[in-house]
Amino acid sequence: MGKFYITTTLPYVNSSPHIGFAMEIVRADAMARVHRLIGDEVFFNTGTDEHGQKIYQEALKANQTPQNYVDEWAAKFELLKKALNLSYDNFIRTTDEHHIKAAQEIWRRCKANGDIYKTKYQMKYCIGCELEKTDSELVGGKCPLHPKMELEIRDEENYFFRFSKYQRWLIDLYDSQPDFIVPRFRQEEIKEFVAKSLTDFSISRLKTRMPWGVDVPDDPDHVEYVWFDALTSYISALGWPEDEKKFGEWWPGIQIAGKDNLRQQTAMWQAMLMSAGLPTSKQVFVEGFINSGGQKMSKSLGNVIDPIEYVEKYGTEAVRYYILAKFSSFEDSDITAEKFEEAYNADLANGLGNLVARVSTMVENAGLAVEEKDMKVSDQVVTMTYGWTFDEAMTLIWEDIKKTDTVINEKQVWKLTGDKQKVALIDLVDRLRQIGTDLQPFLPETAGKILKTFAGPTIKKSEILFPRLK
RNA sequence: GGCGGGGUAGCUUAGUUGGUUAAAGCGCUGGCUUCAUAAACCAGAGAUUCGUGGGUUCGAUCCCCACCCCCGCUACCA
Repeated sequence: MGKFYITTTLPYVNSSPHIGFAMEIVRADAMARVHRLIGDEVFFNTGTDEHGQKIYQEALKANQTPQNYVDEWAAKFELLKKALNLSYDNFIRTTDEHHIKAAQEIWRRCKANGDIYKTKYQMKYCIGCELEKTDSELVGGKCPLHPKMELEIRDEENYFFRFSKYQRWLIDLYDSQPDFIVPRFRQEEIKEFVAKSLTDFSISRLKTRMPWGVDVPDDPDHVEYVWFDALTSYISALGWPEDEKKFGEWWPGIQIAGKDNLRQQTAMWQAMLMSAGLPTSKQVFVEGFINSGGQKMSKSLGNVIDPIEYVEKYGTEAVRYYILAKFSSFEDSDITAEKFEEAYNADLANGLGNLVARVSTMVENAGLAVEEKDMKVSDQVVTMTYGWTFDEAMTLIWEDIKKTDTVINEKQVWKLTGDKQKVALIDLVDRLRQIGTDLQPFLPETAGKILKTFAGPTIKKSEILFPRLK
């Protein structure tokens, strides 16, 4: 019985929640629920990342103040809680007063440690786009959108973080904690990146150019660059820096992030923590991307999967099921409506749903009263979840479902009478109770219905849990 | 270009300290059955044999070399 802190990354609120974030947060939710189930005290955090240039520009475009703009978006993200039946305890917004103070405090501490300095920063600026361009964005040294224009070189005074100083410490971190990053190959990837060489990164923006951010302490001309600010949310969510007691009880915690976030979460953020004299994260789980029909989702291809739409069409539990059972833990995954419906019919309607109806009907027909009994979540399911292999945990549960169907057929339970019938039915009810118990972290609503149906002593035919799709 | 991940039945994947007939689920076909959501259960077909071409070996999906394809990162948009 310990304390367990888990946080998702905070999605940037310039577009609707996408299926990738739905995967991240449903997995975090399942992990949090497993810990609660075995008696841990859990703090599960999520929220929204709301500063930065893109949001500032979008807000201007929409003729809104940035604050209004992000308020609307944050509300949309909070709708996920109900849509996906999430059990997070805290929703932090990087525009929260408390968070802003924390983002300034970590800056002060890094600076006090000598890791923040001001220097000229040269950037390439496209006059056509009115935007800074990074080298990786350029094609043949030109802006791909304005290939005839020359890029302007602009100088700007920026604050930089002495990332390079932490190369050795980071490598030590990876070496001393072999399971710091899951899966292992991501740890090797980042280790190689860090070992190659680290360049200090800019952590501020000139306010005149981009005012939508956290003020840099003691320098009103600059705001913190959004990464520096957003990463701090993982600890400001715990009341840091004021509430040292709470922070000390929960941190270090576990993080979950997409593979595009590898560097930020497992190197930059860890270096920031080191600089501020704080413990590094306990573990970071890095997941893959989601494609649709073998291709990257894109508006132009028209293959974007909207998690909210899927919830409206198929239900919360079905979406959670697909995410947890069918998405690969560590590699990229794929989803299409066809695959989704196939899995729904095969596993939820014909498998779980049918079995629940089948057994509950038999018990009702037999008029059998069953003793109440609490089951314990199976160790294997917990182990699989701890290793982030939710798909394998689900496979274990579905093996029980299949096994139960096989047993019913082999014993022809519906034909039995008397004691034989009674023994067989009690066995089936226990199996369903176990399945319901094991499903709690993953399909909480369905699990609740199953446990209620088979609670005893009287058992009635269950409602249809997952109507078959045509 | 560099680094990393992947390329195994229609689909999703498992699998290697190299070894007889390459595994599972879904889908498909047939059978059986009726307690159940026309579901379940049983059986079967299905990989020109594991991206391509070489090599090492008595023997390679698994080792080596070269190449092809897909994806991500390549640092200050997030």
